[in-house]
Amino acid sequence: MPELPDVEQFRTFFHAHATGRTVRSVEADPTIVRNTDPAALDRALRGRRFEDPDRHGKWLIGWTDGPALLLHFGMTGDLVWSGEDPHRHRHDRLILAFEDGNELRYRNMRKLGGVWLAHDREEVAQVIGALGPDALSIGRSEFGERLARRRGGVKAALMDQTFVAGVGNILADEILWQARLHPRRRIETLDEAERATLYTVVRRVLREAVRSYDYVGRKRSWLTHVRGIPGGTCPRCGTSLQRATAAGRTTYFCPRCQAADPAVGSGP
DNA sequence: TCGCTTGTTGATGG
DNA sequence: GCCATCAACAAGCG
Repeated sequence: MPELPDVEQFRTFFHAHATGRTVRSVEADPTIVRNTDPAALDRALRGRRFEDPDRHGKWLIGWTDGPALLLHFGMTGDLVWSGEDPHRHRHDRLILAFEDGNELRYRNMRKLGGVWLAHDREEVAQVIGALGPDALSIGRSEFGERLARRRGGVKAALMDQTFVAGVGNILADEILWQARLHPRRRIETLDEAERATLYTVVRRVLREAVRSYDYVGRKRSWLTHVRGIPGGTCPRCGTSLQRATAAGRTTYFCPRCQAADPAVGSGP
């Protein structure tokens, strides 16, 4: 599930349930704790109070009045609040137990992603590494400058977290479909109008996906609504969607709206 | 059993 | 140095 809009939901959820609460204990699956061990994590966070969390791309940063807890959700991560779901689940890999008896749980079936401990802002930056600007807030000029320096497939760039942080496979397909760009178009072949459209669409898709909970499947005018369904057709023109590989990932696109060569007709 | 999956990283090759 | 591809990680599903 988690791409930028989902992690933004997690941030809101984390803020609603963890911020202002004091940690009584931390239990963790040792295989999900990436840069320390469960005992050290418990020692570091016990007695600490969570402050306002941040999000950058697909990362959630849980600041406390001491160290920070960093969460990455991989493909199957989720947050669960004991008040809504009192029973622990076998895939709950991290349990934050608070002094008031409540629990916030990090659930992750497949163990891609994980949790990190950072003692200060520098360590947070080390863990998050060379992430590009957040896709929700990147400005037009910075996007244009980065695009100008980049070559190769446009889909690969959108999904490259060091290029822009937060876009995954599903949203990359959605953005390219809305921008009417073939997923294997090379960036160096994009004209000024296409570059401008790409930025506008990145912004529009992310803002709308953040605003509209459960955007996958709920937005009927979007590609995500039909993406992956056998016999799925383009919501815009009705053409059968094509499946291909781009940037190493399964890709759906409309062969009519998203023509490979800009010189070839892309429809009315 | 195999193929596939909304993510990331490191090795390899052009 | 840049970019593309692939395997690995891991667990569940059809």
